[in-house]
Amino acid sequence: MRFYPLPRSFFSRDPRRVARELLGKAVVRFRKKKILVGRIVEVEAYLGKGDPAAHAAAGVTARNRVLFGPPGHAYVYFIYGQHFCLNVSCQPEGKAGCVLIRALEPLAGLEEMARARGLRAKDGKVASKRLTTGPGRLCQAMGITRARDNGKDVTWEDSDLWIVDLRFRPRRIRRTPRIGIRQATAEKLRYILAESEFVSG
DNA sequence: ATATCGATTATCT
DNA sequence: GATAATCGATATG
Repeated sequence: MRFYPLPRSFFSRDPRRVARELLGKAVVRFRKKKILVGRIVEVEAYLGKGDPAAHAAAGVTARNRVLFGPPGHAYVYFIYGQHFCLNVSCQPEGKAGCVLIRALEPLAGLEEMARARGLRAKDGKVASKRLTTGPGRLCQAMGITRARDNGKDVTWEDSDLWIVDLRFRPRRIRRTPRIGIRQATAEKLRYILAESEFVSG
C-alpha cells in the first residue's frame, strides 16, 4: 500500500477542525535514504488575530509570515534558545492559523530517531517513549529545523516532509487547555488521543 | 512521584 | 532588555 500527502484542502480550514482531524494521521519524513514515521497523538490549534497566544496575533512579521501564506506549509520556529517546533499552516491564504504538532507515536525509523536524539540504545532496544513525546523532541528525532524546513509545502509529493492518512481510527479524543502559554489558557485548544501512551505532559 | 531551575538565542518592546 | 507554543538534570517527598 502506498501513501500520499494529505491535500491542501485538508488544511484550508479552521485550525480547530484541522487539529482534531490530524489526530491519528502521521508525519512522514524522508531523510538520509530512510523513512521516519510517527502517528500524531497530540496537537494544539493556534488561531489568527484574536488569539493572544498565537504568533500571528500581532500581524505579519519576518518570523511568522508562513502563517499568512497558503495552507499546508510547515511553520518551524526556534524557541528557548535550543528547540524547534513544527506547525502546519491552516486557513486560506491571507488568513492566519496553524496546528502545532506536539507528540508522535514512533512507527518507523526508531533507530534513526534514537540516534538523532542522542539516545543510543545500550542493549539494542530503543526507549520509544522519549523519542517523539514533545514538540522539541519530535523535531530533533526527525531532523526538523527552521533552516531546513520552514515554509516547506507538506502537501507536495516531492517534499521530504508529509502528513499522511494511515486510516487509523482514533478511539477517544480529549480536549485540554494548551501547554506552556500564559495567554488564553482557558480555551481547550489542545487535542490528544486519550488512549495513547505517547502524549506529552 | 512532582518541583524547580538553567541552557541559550531569535524576536519584539 | 525581557520573554518564550521546551527539555533534561537535579533535588526532594
